[in-house]
Amino acid sequence: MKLYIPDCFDLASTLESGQAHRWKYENGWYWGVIYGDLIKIRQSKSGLEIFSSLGDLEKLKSLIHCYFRMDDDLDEIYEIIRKDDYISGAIDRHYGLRILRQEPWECLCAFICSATSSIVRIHKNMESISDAFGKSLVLDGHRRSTFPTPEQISASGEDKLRELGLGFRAKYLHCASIAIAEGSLDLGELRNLDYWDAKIELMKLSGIGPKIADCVLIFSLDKLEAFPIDRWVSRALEKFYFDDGAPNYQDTVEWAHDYFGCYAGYAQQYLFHDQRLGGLHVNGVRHRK
DNA sequence: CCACGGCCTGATTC
DNA sequence: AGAATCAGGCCGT
Repeated sequence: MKLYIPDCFDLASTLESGQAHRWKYENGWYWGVIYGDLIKIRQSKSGLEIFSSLGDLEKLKSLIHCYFRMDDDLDEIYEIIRKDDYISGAIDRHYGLRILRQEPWECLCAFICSATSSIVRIHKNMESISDAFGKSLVLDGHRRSTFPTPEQISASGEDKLRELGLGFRAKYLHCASIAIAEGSLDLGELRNLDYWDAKIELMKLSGIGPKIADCVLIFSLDKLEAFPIDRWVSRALEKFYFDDGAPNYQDTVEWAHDYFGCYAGYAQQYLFHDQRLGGLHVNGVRHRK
C-alpha cells in the first residue's frame, strides 16, 4: 500500500528518536507491530510504502495516520516553539520528526523498562515480553509478536518478568498490569483529564515518577505539553537555558510551558534527539558524553 | 524541600 | 580479557 503523506514528515528521525521501542530497521524497511499488526514501512519521495500481516488496508491507513499524528501541523508548531537559535537549530536538523501516538499500555511498559537502563536493553526487554506473552505474527517470513495485554502479563507474575531480564522494574510492571487489568486505572480515560490531573493519576502507580509519566502522556495520551526531562534534556537545558543549573523537575516543566507554550513537548523531543545525536556522534566519530 | 544510597543486569568502557 | 562503570528513574530514609 502506498500512502500520501504531508511534506513535513521524516520517518527515520521519527522512529529513531527514542520514543518507540519495537521498530527494527533492516535493508531499507522499518519493521514493527502496531495495533496487533506486523507491518513493514519505508519512506520514498512520493509517500509511505506499507505492507501488513493482516491486510486490512483501509483500516491500516487510518491507523497509520493516527499513529504518526499526521494531523499535527508541524509548521505551525515550529512557529510557536521556535524561540531561540538553539531550538531553531534542532528543528532544522531534524525537520519532519513527529511525536508518535502510541498505544498507551505498551508505551507505559516501555518507559517502566527505561529506568536506569539503555536503549538497547529496553528494546530487548520489550521483545522478550512480547515473545513470552504475545501472539505470533508473520510477514514476508519475518516473525514478531504482539505486545501482550495487561491481563496476559498480570496472569504470569513478577518472577517471570525478572527471568526476562527486567530486574527491579519487574515489580513495577507487574503492579501496573494488575492495576489496569482489575480496572483501578483506565489509561484511555486519562485523555479526558488535563495534563496535571492525568499525571497525578499515573504517578499513583509505584515506579512511575514525573519523568516516566511525562513520557507516557506525550507519546501516547495526546498531552503535547508534557515535558519529559531526562539526562539528555537536562544537559541541553543547563547548556542553553540555565547557567546556574535548572530548577526542580516541576518548576522546569512550568518554565517550559511559559517559554515554549502548549507544544513544549515537541520542543523537548527536538532538544532530546539533537542532544543525543550530538553526544553520540561528533564529526562522524562515536564518543562518550 | 534537597541529598543520598540502593535497586537488577547487560552493554560499554578502560 | 576481566573488572569497573554506566545506563532515557524511582523510592525510602
